[in-house]
Amino acid sequence: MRLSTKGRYAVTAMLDLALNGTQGPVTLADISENQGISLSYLEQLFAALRSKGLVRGVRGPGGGYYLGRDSDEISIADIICAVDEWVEYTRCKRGSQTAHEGQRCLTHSLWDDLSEQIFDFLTDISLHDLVKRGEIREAARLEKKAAAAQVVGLKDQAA
Amino acid sequence: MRLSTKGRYAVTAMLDLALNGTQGPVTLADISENQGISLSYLEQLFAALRSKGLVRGVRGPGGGYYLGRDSDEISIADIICAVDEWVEYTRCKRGSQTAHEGQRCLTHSLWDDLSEQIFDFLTDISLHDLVKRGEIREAARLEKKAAAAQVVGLKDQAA
DNA sequence: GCAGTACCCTACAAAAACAGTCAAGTTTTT
DNA sequence: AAAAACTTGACTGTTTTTGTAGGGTACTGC
Repeated sequence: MRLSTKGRYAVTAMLDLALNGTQGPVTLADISENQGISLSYLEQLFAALRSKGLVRGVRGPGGGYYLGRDSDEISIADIICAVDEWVEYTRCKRGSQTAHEGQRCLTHSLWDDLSEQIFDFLTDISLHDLVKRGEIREAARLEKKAAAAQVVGLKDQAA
Repeated sequence: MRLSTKGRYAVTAMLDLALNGTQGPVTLADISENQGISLSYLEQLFAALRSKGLVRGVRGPGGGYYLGRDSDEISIADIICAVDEWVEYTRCKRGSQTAHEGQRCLTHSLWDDLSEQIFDFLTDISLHDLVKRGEIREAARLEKKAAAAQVVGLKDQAA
């Protein structure tokens, strides 16, 4: 498992798509402006996402990108794996059993366990989950704001 | 949160220290051989770990490194943060409320949520936990092996 | 004093991240 | 039907990060 800015860019871009793609395709130019990512870099990321079937491109005017499948069928791990290449971690060979090799193999397998746990964690979270969670939090925020406004005797003017 | 090979190197090196540091300090040369990391790079990593108090160096012949505190007081997140610089993620300003800025801010906060969850996850796992888990798994493996040997009527000769 | 070790520094090679430019394909408009 | 407008898709170049190499000095046990 690997977690870089590249993966972050890909996830936030996909979030953008999930949020704005309900009414027609979203252009990379829009995402570029929204997210502050260069257009050319987005193109590279979406090439990888497209090859994994996570997005679907539509050419011509009015074109852009759709999600490749429903947002609850796309996990965060899917997205990160698509752009981050996931070099299958170098396994130690069975044969070489020197003290050093054994030690290395042990620490490697301990790390692999950890890595797999993070991966499972991200596999269980879908794009839809993230969006939903954001909506819930936003609703809570607004409610809290309204409540606070009521407490101080205002109507809807709170910062 | 950020998860790179640098962080992995640091964690495996610290695991090495936790496993072998019970009887005297461990030299970087040993870790270099064990883990297959260059001495030069290890020095850089350990400089960062030392500045955060995660390891303690002992000079002179017979010297090396100890863990800075008990292995159950050192979390994986501690180690990764020490070497990976953790650039505090660029927050969006409150003032600018254009449509684009708003959109960016929303996706950023969604990512931040996720990132924080991973961070919490790694904060809850200590070096000691990882080592212990490895021991348990190793014990289970040996037991299984012994059981399998018994089934096929052997004593302790199974591969 | 000598040898082994941490500790500090600069330079450097390779790879990955990131950005600029252009060609190719689609659809709308004339 | 042809041109124009738009957007993907691929290629090339620049900057940043990784990781290595090799020097040196300070400290410490023998």
